[in-house]
Amino acid sequence: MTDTSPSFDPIAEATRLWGEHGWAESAGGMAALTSLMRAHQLALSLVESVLKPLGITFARYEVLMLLVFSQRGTLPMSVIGSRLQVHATSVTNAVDRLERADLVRRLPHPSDRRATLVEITDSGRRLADDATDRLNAEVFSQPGLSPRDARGLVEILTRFRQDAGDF
Amino acid sequence: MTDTSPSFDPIAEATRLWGEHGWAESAGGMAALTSLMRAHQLALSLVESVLKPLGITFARYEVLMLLVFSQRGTLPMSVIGSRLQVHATSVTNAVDRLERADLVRRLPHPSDRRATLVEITDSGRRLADDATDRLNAEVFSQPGLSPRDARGLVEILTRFRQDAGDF
DNA sequence: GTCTTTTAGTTGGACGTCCAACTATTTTAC
DNA sequence: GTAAAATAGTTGGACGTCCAACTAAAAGAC
Repeated sequence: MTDTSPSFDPIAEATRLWGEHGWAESAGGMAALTSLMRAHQLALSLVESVLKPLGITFARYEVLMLLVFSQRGTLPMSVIGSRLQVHATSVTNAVDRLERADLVRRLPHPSDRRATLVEITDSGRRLADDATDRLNAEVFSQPGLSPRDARGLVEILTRFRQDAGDF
Repeated sequence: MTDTSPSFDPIAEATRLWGEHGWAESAGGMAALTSLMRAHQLALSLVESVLKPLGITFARYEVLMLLVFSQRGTLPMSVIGSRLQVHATSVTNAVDRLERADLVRRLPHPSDRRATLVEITDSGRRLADDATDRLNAEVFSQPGLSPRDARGLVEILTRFRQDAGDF
């Protein structure tokens, strides 16, 4: 078993180099965005390691949860895409795989013949519940952030997302 | 032109629902990690939109910058992987594409015949400089975060990354 | 000094994301 | 009312990431 992590913080190092090269003004933004990229990788692999035994990915888990929370248990593909802020093709992809695993079903939209409704199945609901229990227990209740940091992160990123037009 | 963004914050909504379902204890962690995922998408697409005209991606830009900052302009593939915290296959992939574009070159390692050195070319250096100028001007100097938020984000994520063993 | 284990890199395949292009509807404009 | 524009989904392709399996070489164990 080898330690593949560097012995120093690459982001702190990059910030230092940015300063040395006369880019001090953008060093903070560089560090912020780069931190985001790294942290995302870590967070994703944490979450995926919990979901993997259940045979789904985080992308598909998000689709399932959207359906679970949707009362009727159905949503048009387009709504799923706009809620998750991903392209229609990503929704097609996720729904294809969920449907193959019998976790959702495609239904024709009753009033708009262009649209497709996605309906969660009973086993889809069971799997979503199971996944949520595990995620809560193994990841979300101890995300590697103090409650204070978790709150601070959400606040900062909410402003960031709002500024970027995410909602 | 259509507005594809939801009119409410899906993360605030998810937090509310987590509370309603008796998962209040993990709601903060869920919101923090989910925010990270969303913000990452936004940050990445910002950066990639600047790099796209130059014909590279952020992953390849990171490899180039590592080489630019490495004095000799050469690094073993394995070092690139451990600095960027990506798998060897991702390095192979990035270096393949950079090499095809004549931005780097593969050289045999002088003392370890298993290893491969990656060397940046002159045009690789020029492109990296150009990319950095543009990123600094168009993204990093105005990342959609106040300087205070940028600083706070880096601090929080540094603790998060450290906790996860990122460095 | 062998024999075993670890390391470096590659290939092939799975998956998610995006974009471009396309079909089929629906909505808007006039 | 009909022509033009917008919308819903799909397919095919590019790209980055990971994993499993593999070859070659170096390092460790005895």
